[in-house]
Amino acid sequence: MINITLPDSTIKQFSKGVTGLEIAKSISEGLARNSLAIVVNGQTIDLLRSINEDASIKICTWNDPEGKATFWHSSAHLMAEAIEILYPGAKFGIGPNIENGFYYDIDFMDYTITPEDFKKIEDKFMEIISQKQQFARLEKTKSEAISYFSQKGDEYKLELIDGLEDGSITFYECGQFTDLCRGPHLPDTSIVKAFKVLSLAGAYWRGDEKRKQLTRVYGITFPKRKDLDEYLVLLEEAKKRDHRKLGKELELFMFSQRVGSGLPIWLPKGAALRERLENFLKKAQKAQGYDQVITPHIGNVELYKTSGHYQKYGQDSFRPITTPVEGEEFFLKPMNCPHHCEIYSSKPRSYKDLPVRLAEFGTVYRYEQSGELHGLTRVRGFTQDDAHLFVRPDQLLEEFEKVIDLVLYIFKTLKFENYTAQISLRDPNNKEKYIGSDENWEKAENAIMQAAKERGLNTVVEIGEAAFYGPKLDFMVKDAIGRKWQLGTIQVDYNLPERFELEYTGSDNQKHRPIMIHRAPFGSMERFVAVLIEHTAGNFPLWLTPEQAIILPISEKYLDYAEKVKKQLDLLDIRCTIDDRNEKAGKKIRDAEMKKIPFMLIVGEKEEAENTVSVRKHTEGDQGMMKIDIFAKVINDEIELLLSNSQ
RNA sequence: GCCGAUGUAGCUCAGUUGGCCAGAGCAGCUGAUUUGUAAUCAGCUGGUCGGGGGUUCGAAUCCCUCCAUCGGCUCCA
Repeated sequence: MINITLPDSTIKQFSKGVTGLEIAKSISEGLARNSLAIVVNGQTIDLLRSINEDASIKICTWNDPEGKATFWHSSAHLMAEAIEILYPGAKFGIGPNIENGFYYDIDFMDYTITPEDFKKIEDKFMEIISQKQQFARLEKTKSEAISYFSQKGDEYKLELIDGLEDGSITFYECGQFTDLCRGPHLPDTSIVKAFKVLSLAGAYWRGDEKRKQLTRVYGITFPKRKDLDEYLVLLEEAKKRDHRKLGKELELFMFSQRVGSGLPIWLPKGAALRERLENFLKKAQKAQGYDQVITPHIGNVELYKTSGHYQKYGQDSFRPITTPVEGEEFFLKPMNCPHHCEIYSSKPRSYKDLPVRLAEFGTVYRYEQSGELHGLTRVRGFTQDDAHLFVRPDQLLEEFEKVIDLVLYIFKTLKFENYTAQISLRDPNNKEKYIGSDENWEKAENAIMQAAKERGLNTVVEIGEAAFYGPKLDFMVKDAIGRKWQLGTIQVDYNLPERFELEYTGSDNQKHRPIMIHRAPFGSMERFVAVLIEHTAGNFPLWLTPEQAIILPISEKYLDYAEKVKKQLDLLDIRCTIDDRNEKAGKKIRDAEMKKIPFMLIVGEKEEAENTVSVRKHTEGDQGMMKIDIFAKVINDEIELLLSNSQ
């Protein structure tokens, strides 16, 4: 007999070799029906595999991440099975589950596949699941595995097998489809009830752009038809929050083919919103002892040779600008750090002067490949809310933690609750991608990890995601459809101070080297505003929104009174406009609702007589009549509350 | 940059297998109306159908090419 510990800590005894499914059945038939996989001592395995020793277990259903993962991973196999039947000879790369669904990378050989084929694949898939096929786990030796896929002629699987240890290779067989796979899988296909092919994309084999591009087929499955329908509705809803759509509708920003792709143009309302964000950050930075600076938009090529950026990115930059007479080369500024280093070294620094904190809303230009551009989140010209802190070693940790606090303050004020703090480290197997000594890298990486720990951040570590000059702490936030974007970033850098030979005089009267912290709490104004639009669906907090109120005169007779109201609100710092069109109130209200203006102030005969406005709140409706100064106070109080809650 | 898709008026979209001067709604303009909490009525303006090239008696529609956008991949100082 073996002891099985359930999640609620109760211990049940089973005979050796019991399966997850049997354990589930012993708890309840319903659980057995809904179970998808089992976690045994931390490892997710098939429900039909036998358990031979004492273990803590968790039966996983659709509501567990492990359950969904197994469900979707199995679905990827089934989709592959359908595709293999429909397109004999297609070769298969990898087919994992992802956050929402799964994909399979497939070499379709001579077939071309288009969205018109989706229905065909879906129908075949449904046919397969209706057959209640079993997933069988087969242990194979390496030579057996190689011989199977050599015979099949699938060089992708052979390459994968090549990287595996003999003795650890398993196949899963389901219907006519056998795949190299470590599992786990569902017991059989009957639990999958709904399937949809979502999209096609090219994807390089093993993520290497020098290798062949396979066709990636994205799909999603659900245990209920209704779940699929709901998911599709959710996707449609999310698309309504797309910042590119809302940016156009709300007249925040635009792009122009003639200006150039990836070069955002901020319209009056967007520019006003951005300016308020900048002022908000400036104020917070001032409180932390930052000094604002301004540097030019181009820099001599020597500057970037000194920093190392030229060697790393020179070929992938916009081409240099040359002076007509001297032939000097200048680059469009792709980052602000070298300029700030020059400011630091412009005069002797004492240990008493440190930290020196130089901040700049610096507009930079980077050549991004055409296919990489994306709305405001990935552009070729953008403004970083940049700053560089030059600190003594004994100040590094405290300063780094203060920057974390600043980022968290901003996130809290703007209600970005679902962020991931990512520690991006250097790939130790790929050191040639980075500059600087091992010792400095180690110091920098340790500083970041310690600071994150001391601030209690819940972090994930990503190897190989560091900048070429130093490791980073990145704050990642998702957009409307779940794509992750890096917003805030904090980086520790020992290398640029060396390359620029930055110094300060210590209390020992010796020269010392400062450490640099690069940081941008928003990341860039463009990307931040994009994510803000998607999070708020364009319903910005009152303190940020371009237009706080709109005055709607009932008819042209009350235009004069509307003007009077506006003047009074102007004096009370309320941003408002008048809808002076010759339209009915209903029409003006509808239009103001669509423009997502928080407050509509309806004025007519009654209001004029009593010197009031009738307040209507966006999406909430009539709030009744109010004296003008009272209305202004309500708004201003609410703004104060929004801004103070997070301090 | 790569794979795939898309591109018709300021916006959202129709436009059948290539065939008369390319359509609608909204927006805009003009006029009427002077309006009370999500669209008042009428008239009018507006497009070398993303650009260029080709096939054809004839192209928004078919082919080539470039550009831009969208979904991914790669990249992201």
